Amino acid sequence: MPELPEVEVTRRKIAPHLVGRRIVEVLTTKPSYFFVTKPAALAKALAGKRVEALTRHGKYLLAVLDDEQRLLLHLGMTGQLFTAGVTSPRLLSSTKGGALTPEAQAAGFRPDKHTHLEIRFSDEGPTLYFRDTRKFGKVELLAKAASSKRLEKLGIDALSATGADLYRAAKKRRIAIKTVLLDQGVLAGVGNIYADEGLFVTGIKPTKRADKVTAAQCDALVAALQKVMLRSIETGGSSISDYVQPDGQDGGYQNERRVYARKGEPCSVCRTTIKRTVLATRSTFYCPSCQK
DNA sequence: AGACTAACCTGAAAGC
DNA sequence: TGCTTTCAGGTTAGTC
Repeated sequence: MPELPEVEVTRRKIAPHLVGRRIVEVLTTKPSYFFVTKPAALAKALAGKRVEALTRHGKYLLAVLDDEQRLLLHLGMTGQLFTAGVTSPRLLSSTKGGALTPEAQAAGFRPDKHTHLEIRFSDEGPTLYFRDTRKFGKVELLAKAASSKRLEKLGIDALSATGADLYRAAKKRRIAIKTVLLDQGVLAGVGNIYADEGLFVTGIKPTKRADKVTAAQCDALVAALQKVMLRSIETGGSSISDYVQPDGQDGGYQNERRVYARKGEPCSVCRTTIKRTVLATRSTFYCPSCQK
């Protein structure tokens, strides 16, 4: 679910609770697809390490440890990072499905069956939790100086990219421009919502062949993607289905999106009905009149 | 190499 | 009410 803006909001809110603290204990659920590094190895390697920094590249978070190992985190579709004591009706009700008693509200979040990673620290501060309902997320420990196949495949971070970066990739592809935007090897961090939003702002149809998109259009597209994503970060990201910020609050960008998940609604510019189609097996929303 | 599909999971919402 | 189908902010292994 989370794209670059949601991951960046998560990074900014989690970093103060993580950086500078020493890990004492790591609890996990049983081995699964979610754990690239096996839970037992993870727990053993992390114990006693201090976290030096929390960085982001595309949709990946990287916790840098004091022994130069790095913990790679990906939120997948439903991943959430937050700290103990967080209280929010949405987060709490999602863990039990019922009405909130005052006692539950006061107690805050408790790890549930979807909480796969719990990191405890040597100080009195809160425990860090990684919860992920669908387990499409990833946890991988990268040894000192080891390269990571996942990171190496990424293109330039979408917020640092230029139109030329996109044009270089687009001009040799005979597929839909939206599919190129979703390719993490081109602009890392762009996902389904922001691809649709950026294309709408630029007036380009998602199905337009990538090699037919001009250099000037690529410039405009990258600028639009960056403007939209920076605004989303400012407002706390998009809370459309599962996403909540690490402090339990909903983001605000879902209220500003122009086309994503607005099938049947009038276009904000020309009032034409927004259409939904499927592209690269993903839902795609666009205005048939504004986007050519 | 580039282009597509199926698969990894769980749960909410829509459809009948 | 209840059973079935559809859908979901992602990535990757496998096939042509």
